[in-house]
Amino acid sequence: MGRRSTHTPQQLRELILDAAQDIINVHGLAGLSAREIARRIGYSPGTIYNMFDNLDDVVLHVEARVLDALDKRLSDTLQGEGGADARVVRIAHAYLAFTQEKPRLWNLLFEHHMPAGSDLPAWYQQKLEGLMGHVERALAPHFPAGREADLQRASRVLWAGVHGITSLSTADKLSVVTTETAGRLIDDLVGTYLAGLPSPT
Amino acid sequence: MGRRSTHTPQQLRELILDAAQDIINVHGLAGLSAREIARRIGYSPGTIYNMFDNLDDVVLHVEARVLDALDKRLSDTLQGEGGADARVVRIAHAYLAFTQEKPRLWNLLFEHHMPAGSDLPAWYQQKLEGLMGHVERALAPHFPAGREADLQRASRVLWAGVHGITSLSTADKLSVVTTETAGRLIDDLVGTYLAGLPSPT
DNA sequence: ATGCCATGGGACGACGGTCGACGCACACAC
DNA sequence: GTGTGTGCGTCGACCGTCGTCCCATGGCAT
Repeated sequence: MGRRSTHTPQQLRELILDAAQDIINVHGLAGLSAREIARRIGYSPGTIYNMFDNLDDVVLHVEARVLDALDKRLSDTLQGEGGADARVVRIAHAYLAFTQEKPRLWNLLFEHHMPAGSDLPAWYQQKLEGLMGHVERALAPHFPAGREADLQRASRVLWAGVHGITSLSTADKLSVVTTETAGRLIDDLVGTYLAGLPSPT
Repeated sequence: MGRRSTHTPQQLRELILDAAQDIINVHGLAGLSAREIARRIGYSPGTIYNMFDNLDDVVLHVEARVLDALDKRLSDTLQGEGGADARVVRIAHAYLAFTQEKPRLWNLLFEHHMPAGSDLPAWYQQKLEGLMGHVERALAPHFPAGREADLQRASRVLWAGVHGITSLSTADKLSVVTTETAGRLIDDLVGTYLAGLPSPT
């Protein structure tokens, strides 16, 4: 089997990631297989292992795309007007909207674990910190200079809180939580938490 | 292959669940297979399908055990003394402690999805509501009679918030969150949220 | 024309789930 | 107590699928 050269390696990598992302978006991580990717792009399973270490590696790169999409989504919401609190609420709702539009892709970020012994790559952690940065910037007006530690903590608490609500909601494990009320729970969380923050003066 | 009669069907079911729980506790859901269970209990894979519909069914029953263990854990923490707020904090920390002691079993509750088309059984939802009930009872002093809807919402928000913190923390996806600081984030969440609640008068 | 090496077809072991055949343990007759 | 029949719990071979890896192949640079 000689070189085909109908696609450059770079094109091939993107073909594989496109196919993998589409499969996960429709059928979830469980529906992903090297063979299904190969079928869709008209190559054999072996080719995938030429371009990636293994399926986990493919999944990790799909996760990178999802993180980028989520980052773009949050960035876009920050363009609008409104006070500091309104921006926090907007970010939270943008996160919720993303999880509802692409539930399987978003779920991927949490249902996929690294094989034992290997940590998340550094670039992955950096993307996470970039996302957190949006929250920190929106929350900054609540904290005077010199309280960066408090700002960081509050950002993580709100981020994790919103994540918890959407997570349990999409898994249908909050009992009685419908799509509509997930938004209200987020409003409650953000509103009450911000109200409980020590005054910024 | 005749009847062995060394175990009653009930014993056999528990043998299977014991083995499955142990495998998941050590190797995670991905390490679970019908054959591995069979190897451990000295039966053939076919026997497992005699006692359970399929592997998902086995997993669901392991989840039931985990939910029961979590419920017992939370119940125990409510025996102690302390004001209303202290009890809320204690529940939250009990939840965190459980997730840290049995991270894979706890993760099981969220990484295992029902096969498409089938919902969670009613008894599962009831166990979830039982857990939520602990939070509601601890939070009740903050809400006057007649505000049950607000109480329910606040309970779900706090529950989901704590869940989000532990979830991102054990997945190592909060960046910079160590075991120690997960507890502090929970303290911050509960403290600030309770402070932001309208006064109960 | 030559030879290098990227390539992908196919082999391998293990998986979930099914099912027919087997043979033990018990009920019953005596 | 002994013998016998049989129901049903159990096994393990089977099917289609999986992730991964190897190496014969044959296009491309020289």
